[in-house]
Amino acid sequence: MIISDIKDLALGETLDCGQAFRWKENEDGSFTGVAFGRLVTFRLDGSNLSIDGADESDRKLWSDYFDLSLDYGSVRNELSLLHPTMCDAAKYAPGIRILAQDPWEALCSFVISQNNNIPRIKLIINRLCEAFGDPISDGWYTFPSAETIAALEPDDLAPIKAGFRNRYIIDAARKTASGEIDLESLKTVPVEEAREKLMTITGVGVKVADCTLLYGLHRLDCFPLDVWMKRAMAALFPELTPSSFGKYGGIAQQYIFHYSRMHPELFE
DNA sequence: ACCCAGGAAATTC
DNA sequence: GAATTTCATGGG
Repeated sequence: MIISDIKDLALGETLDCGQAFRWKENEDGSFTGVAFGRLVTFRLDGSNLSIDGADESDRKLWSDYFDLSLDYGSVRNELSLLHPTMCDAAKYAPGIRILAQDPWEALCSFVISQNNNIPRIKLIINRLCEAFGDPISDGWYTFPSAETIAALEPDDLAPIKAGFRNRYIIDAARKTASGEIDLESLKTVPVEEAREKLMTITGVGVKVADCTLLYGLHRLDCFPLDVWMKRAMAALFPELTPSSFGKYGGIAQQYIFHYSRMHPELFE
């Protein structure tokens, strides 16, 4: 399948900027991985995005995944007016887009992310999928459903080596699978209410809730503050707050996060 | 040995 | 209630 007229997208910048953890780059610059239970390979040729392995009936799914209906060029221009450093950050990786990931996968991934580093987050998620996901083709597995994880006990997760996060993962799965938390409905309720609901999960605080809201529920106004972002706000935007960035604050946050991680010398 | 990692819970003051 | 400690695990 091919989606044409693509603008403001770079696969590497988007798929490997700390919002998703399962995409692998191939030698030719394409990316392969599994999302929504499908094994696919993305290739970007100019303004054509080809998606190998995608069924035509999933056109909207993948278009939404890359948030293609939003004009990121305009968003970037608008954000850039706020602050010169915001302009630099947006210019540094103009191909970043906010993915609309599966809500449960995002929730579970960011529960795992806490007090952890990105390479190890990827390893743990890989082990989670190998151990409890469904095999698709050799070496590739689906992300295990909340229902699957809900049926386990924390000790069953020992092989993935997530440590103290095991019981958090189980609690997130159980509240999701039982319907106690309806992730789909959290896409539309007031954002404060959605955040509060997510935080009833053991192991979900403000930061993990905001990551789930932004990357899983596509609440683009959410502005997760992790250690990098706190440093960045203090050092680069002392006069601004998350709400200064407006309804696309989440996009601003991602430009700043990526820019900061790639320029650690800014904080020495 | 020590420090840190896209934090949050548990404990202590 | 606010500040500090602990929580597994692995890499530098």
